[in-house]
Amino acid sequence: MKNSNLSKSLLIWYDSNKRDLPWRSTKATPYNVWLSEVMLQQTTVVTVIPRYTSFLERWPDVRALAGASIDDVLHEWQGLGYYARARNLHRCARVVVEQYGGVFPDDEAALKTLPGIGDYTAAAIVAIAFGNFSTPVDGNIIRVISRLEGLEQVMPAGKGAVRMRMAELVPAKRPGDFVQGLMDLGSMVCTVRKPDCPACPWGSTRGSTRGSARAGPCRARAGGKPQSYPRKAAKKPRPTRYGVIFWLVDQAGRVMTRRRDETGLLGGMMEFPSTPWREQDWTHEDVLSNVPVAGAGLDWQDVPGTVRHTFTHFHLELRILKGHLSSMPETAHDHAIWSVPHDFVDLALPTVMKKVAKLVYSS
DNA sequence: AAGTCGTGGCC
DNA sequence: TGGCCAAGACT
Repeated sequence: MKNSNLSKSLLIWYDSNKRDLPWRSTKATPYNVWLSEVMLQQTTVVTVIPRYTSFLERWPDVRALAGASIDDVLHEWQGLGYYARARNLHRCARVVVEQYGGVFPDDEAALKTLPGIGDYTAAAIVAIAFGNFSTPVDGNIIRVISRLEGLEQVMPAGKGAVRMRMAELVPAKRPGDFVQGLMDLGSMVCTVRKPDCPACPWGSTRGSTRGSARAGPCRARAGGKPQSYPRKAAKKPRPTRYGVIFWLVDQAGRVMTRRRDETGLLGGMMEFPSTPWREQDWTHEDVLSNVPVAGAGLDWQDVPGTVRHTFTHFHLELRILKGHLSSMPETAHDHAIWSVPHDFVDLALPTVMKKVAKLVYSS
């Protein structure tokens, strides 16, 4: 099948199966497309939709976002994960306002210099928001194109081959719709586990003579095992790390929290003080040398149960020790922020820390 | 260039 | 239930 026919079939399929996503059609401004694409990085559409809507309501344009505090942005982002996205989003908004007069550049290379905008997102903005030719390659497109061509390259390392094929397929006319159609196809039809090949616009075509079926253009389908594409490398096993949380309550009933370092895991988010998280489990003695307040004379009590949480590259098991301060704490330990539980909603708490609070209050 | 970086849903 | 995966970026 000719490239132009592949593109046309896909666009026809897109038009008749289009989902009404809140960042599509008339709402596909550069700001909206950028925001949605960053939120959609490694995150499902179902998860993003409500978060996108409330985010946009709070900060309707790039100037509003640039004027926000990083604390408010992280708070709005809580639970979405990959918190560097929120920090970069905020930085990017400020750069666009300060260096581009509040107008997103339509140039792919310029977009890629902005914080949090990489190969995929820059290309997606060019095609979807500006309607210009580009060749974005995301997980869906890797899967669809790998299957279409039966690519044997290990992905995502071999995504260059996908991008080259995309350059032949993306039409000059509706590049944004084509690209979104490809991603819709990947998430609705050409899925990871059970591809619905009969529903594919690139399915086998009817032969004109006697209605016999001819082979379609998809190599993976012709091979009988479309699920075996894309080829992927074996993954490393995830180790388990251990930590002990100090649930410290002062005489006013406030609980000690603190802000994590700006970079790294859960960067900038709030936490309940903890020992480091390490692969070796903690002895009671080791734990006590990490108590977050000076003058240890505290009576620590075990909170029954364990918090289990899995990050991208390790499992985490947290035990919790509860202690009550008999006198008011000395000044500014670790820049502690003391909050009554009622006010936890004001903190940018990552999900693992919400699990900690939940276990404490259920015991 | 391989590791780091969240979370929830799926089977 | 534990591994896999999702509109990836950054170091």
